[in-house]
Amino acid sequence: MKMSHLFGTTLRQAPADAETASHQLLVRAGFIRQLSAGVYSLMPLGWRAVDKIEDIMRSEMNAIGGQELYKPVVHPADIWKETGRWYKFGAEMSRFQDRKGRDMALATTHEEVVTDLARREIQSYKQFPILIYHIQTKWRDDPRPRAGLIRVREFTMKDSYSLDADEAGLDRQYRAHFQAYFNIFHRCALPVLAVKADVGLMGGSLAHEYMYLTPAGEDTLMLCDHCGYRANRQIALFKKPTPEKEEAGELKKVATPGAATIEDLAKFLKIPKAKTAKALFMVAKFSEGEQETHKLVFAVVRGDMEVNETKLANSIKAVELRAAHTEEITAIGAEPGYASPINLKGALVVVDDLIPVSPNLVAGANESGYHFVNVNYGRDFQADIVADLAAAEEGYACPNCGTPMRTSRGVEVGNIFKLGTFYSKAMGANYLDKNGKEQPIVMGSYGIGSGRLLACVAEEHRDEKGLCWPMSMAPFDVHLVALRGSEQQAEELYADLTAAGLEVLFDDREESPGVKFNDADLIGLPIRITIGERSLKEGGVELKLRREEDKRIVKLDQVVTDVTRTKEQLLAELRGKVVTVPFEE
RNA sequence: CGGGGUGUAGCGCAGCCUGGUAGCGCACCGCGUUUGGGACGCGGUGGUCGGCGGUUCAAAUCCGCCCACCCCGACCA
Repeated sequence: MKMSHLFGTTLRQAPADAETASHQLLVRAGFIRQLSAGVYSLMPLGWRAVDKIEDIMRSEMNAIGGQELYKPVVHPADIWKETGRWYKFGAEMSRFQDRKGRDMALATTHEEVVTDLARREIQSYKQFPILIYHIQTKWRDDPRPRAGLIRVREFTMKDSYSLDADEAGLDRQYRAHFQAYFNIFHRCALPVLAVKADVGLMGGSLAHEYMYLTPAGEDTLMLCDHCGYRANRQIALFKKPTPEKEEAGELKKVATPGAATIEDLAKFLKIPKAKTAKALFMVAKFSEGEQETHKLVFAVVRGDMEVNETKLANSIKAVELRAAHTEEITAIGAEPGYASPINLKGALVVVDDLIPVSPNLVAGANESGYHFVNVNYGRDFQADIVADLAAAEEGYACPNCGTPMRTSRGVEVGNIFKLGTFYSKAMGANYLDKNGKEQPIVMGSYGIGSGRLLACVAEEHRDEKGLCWPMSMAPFDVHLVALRGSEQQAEELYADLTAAGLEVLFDDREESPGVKFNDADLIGLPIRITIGERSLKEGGVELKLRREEDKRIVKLDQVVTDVTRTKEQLLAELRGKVVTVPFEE
């Protein structure tokens, strides 16, 4: 490709609204352009890089038995109604009607379509295992897209789906993906960590997320350096402290004027926050087929801890949670700031499992300015559900070994998910087993976003001058910089390199050397060849790797062989990064 | 959805307070000089000042409504 005609120019300054490094560089280098919030065009450079990523995905998917196909992006509502997700998804799913008035949706994901295909195509256990995948567009109307390609509304995803006769078959395919995903990321030179993740409400039994650790990420991970425990904070466990045993004291109402927060309350009564109970009112949405119900939820954790909303939602199987309005709280006779589980009517009471073993807590009295002291679970109040609700925090004890955990920010670049039989049961996707008996297909789903992966690699591989692509996914292999006085030789070299099967970005523009070198650094192709009067005088061209400062002179008739060899070396180096990662439940 | 911010040429910005011919840098076009790390001179092209309405002799500037985008939070199978 001649740079004089490359569509998409480099910018000296990044747009003011780009904050993340990968976002700024991808825009400046001409890889992406924004159309709307969370909606981007991939320019030729960006598209070529994504194309390389997708080829890596294909090769790893094919290696574990994957069959590529293509599924639609517009779905009839019917299949989504069958699984109930038509009702469970909120505004994130964009819906419309076709000309006949039929409900349609833009694909947020493809489980329903796969299950529909499976029920049509699968009859016998003899057909298993099946692994199908596609690389397709998803639309999720995210309320807050951000950070360039890291969190967008329209994106391309490689999603694969496994179909098996039983749990053992699913487990084999799940483990195959577990390693194949590491292979993909390793080949893209992206360091990732697999962490256990929320399985949500779809009846899954196990899920892992592949996290790229970066401050630009928006997920928080809990990590134990001692035993290796790692989990998304949404579901992270921790070893809870054991409260000292005490005789239950007498339940008493005390005046606590102005102590509407745990902070003030602890100060006012001169007690540690751990001796108080914290109350949180949420409104939960439940979805049962077309039926949608809302319930006020009263969640209680110890005063020194925070409620983890994912844990809370999972404990009551709610599809959505939001903070309750003051009127909703007072409507059931509770008093915000002084709320109490005692004598509470009309709310679903959920308490953290630390509460029943914590004696003599201070809790609200449902009366402004008053609290109860010596509140004891069982004697003074009951819960509808007791569950782990407390959010893990930096420094909390690891659930396995008790070592204080640390937190880190990360971006989820992929996930794998044991779906089980939720979809097959809901949609009647069955097969006949050896005994001629009908059984639901056991499914798994596995996804990697290609644009997000591109952004993460950009985030990881860059310096103050620009991007620094790994050989495996660089949009071109070679950046050929032609300086004045070498036009003829440069054209010939460009033709030779291209004929040898190398992908060359040829800077044939009439620009000063400084501009060309800076653009080459910004775009970040792994191999740079400079040809000019000086290099010709020295006997050929100058070859330099983007990541190194060193340059060397290569004779003109050796360039094609040398570049080919260098490319092979760089690719081999990346293959060397592919290592087997032990599977952990 | 709540809080904060920004919309003026492709990109970065000034002008707005105090209403009176729309400006600067980069980029782009032409000519000339220059040429191994973001050159220089001269001459140019390009703007419904986010939109609609109002006030006014006169609105980028004042007022109202709306829209878009960014950041923080809520949210994220």
